[in-house]
Amino acid sequence: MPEERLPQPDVADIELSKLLQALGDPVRLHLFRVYAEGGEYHCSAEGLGVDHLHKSTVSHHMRVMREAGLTTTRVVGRNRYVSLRRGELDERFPGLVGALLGALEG
Amino acid sequence: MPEERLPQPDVADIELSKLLQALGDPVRLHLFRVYAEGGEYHCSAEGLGVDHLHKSTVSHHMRVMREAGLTTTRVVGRNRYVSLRRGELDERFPGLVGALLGALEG
DNA sequence: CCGAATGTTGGATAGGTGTCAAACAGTGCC
DNA sequence: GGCACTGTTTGACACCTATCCAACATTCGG
Repeated sequence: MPEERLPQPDVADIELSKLLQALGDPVRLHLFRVYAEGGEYHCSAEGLGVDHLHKSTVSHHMRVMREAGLTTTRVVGRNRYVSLRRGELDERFPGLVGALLGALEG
Repeated sequence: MPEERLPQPDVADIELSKLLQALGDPVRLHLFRVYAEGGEYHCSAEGLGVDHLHKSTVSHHMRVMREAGLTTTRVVGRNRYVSLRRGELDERFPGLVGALLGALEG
């Protein structure tokens, strides 16, 4: 069976205002930084720094990020592996992700 | 009398999540692009592209942008001249404004 | 002084949002 | 089959927000 992914917008359909709105929340901005370190994270992974939030709240935030085009979600069994669409974002908005990460580190 | 400005956060106090939230609205993202062309604009200036909105709505958007740290507002008589805090933003978040503008032009 | 112009403020309203809780669905394990 | 685990969905709730309108404050020009 082919690898299954949750629905996500095509790169060309990503709207900048929706992307920025998705990042305009402290929790999602934090997740963005974590995802940017590379690799995949399932929703209950430790080190995400969202332990204080209800699992349904985390699920909500991940959906917002995915629908904004920031992340992609691979479904494996009962886990969903989330990762940043770094390559596609860099292609569509050159330098943006890098500048955002730099701003987060500052 | 010294030049008067509306209250605005100090550069060091600008929060990235608030800045992104301010830009996460189509109207304000449009204003951001216009302001980035340089110069000052008073609220009823033509060419702002917000003619379809009520003046109080425009006033609201400008306040959000100012309080997020994006813009500065100089008060002259009954006019308020708004401009992007480009230099300070570049100092605090290097490359971010440029990447955003590039993303808007793409 | 009076009227026109520029914005701001407050109310009203409809819709969006972040959060939790409970119920549900699918999956893996014994 | 039955239970635990992972995550989604729905509802509820409080809060925020984008918009318009009306009223107001301030300022400029006769």
